[in-house]
Amino acid sequence: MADAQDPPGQGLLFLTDEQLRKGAEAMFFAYRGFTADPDRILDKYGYGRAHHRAIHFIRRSPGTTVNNLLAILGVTKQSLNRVLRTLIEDGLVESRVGARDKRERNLFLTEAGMALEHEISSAQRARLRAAFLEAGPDAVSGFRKVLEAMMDPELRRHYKRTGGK
Amino acid sequence: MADAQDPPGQGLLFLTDEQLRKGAEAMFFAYRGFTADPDRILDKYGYGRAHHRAIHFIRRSPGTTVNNLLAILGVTKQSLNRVLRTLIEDGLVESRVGARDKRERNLFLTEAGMALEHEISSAQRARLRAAFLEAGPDAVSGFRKVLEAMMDPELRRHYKRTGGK
DNA sequence: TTGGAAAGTCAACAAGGCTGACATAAAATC
DNA sequence: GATTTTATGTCAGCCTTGTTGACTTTCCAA
Repeated sequence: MADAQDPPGQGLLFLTDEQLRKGAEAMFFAYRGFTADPDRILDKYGYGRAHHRAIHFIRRSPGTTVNNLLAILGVTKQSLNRVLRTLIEDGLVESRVGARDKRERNLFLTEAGMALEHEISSAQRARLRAAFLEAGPDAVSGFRKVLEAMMDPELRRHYKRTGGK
Repeated sequence: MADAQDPPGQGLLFLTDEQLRKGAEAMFFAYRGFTADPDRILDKYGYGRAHHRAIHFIRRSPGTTVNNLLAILGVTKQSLNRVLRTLIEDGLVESRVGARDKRERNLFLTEAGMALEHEISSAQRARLRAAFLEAGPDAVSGFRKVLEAMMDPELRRHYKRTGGK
């Protein structure tokens, strides 16, 4: 098959199947590390990754609508609603009827919501910061380039929408 | 708080909270892209990501034991067993009683298992290859450096165990 | 021979996906 | 003004994949 030994390293990109498999494994193991700290914190409060995702994107875009979140998260409204309902009941998220369009709900983090978001994202950022420092500036720029190239075009839009660069 | 505007870009690593958040989002969106193709294929056959993970690591280390897989995957033996059982019943995985230690089971992919593994990993490698080509060789090396630095030390061992570099 | 490790099984449960059906309010369109 | 579309919420039920706990069988090793 196409699997063979690695060719001698060069400037050009010789991408053997083994190198690509290794890249896939890197994504798998790194994602585990990436979510480990948030998962531990969320568990303390009886929440899961789904809550984290909602909280993250509400913080990123305060006043965002439910439909907006659905597009970004790629889940059904029933799934998202279950998560949002508990966050609202627990007083972490506030849902305000839209000013212009009263069918819409604008979502915001409350003080308590901001606090949890901060606790989680601090831990996640600490891990990322350590990894970035260990790998160095050039590596970080490459990291971002590859990840961006790996996204579905539609999600890439959502990624580039904020903060840029 | 520590969140402010981005400082002017330089060679040194000024890691603002916003830059780190952006990095986290990149991981989130990229992982979605990374799993999208395999998920579609698995769905055709009525399998999920859990099956993919098992198949991947059995292919990587033919003859691996259940305990070994448990350590790599980080799930309970009950969870893994459910997945392995269906793969064995469906004839994708073969479980042979250990030669030295007959309590152990050595796991192998059958012909059919190899075929499914190939179909899935081909799609995943194609996505990775395209991303690597788009980002360029230096970016790929940075990508790997950062991901490796992001892993839990224990998982990092499993990552570095094979293929090296 | 007995303790403990490896593996498997059963049962029960939870999170968080999904589909489908239906309700309501408001906006948009005809 | 009547009708249709859109945004949201909700109920019910199903699936996958994770969990814990209890228990059994096998079998290596002290």
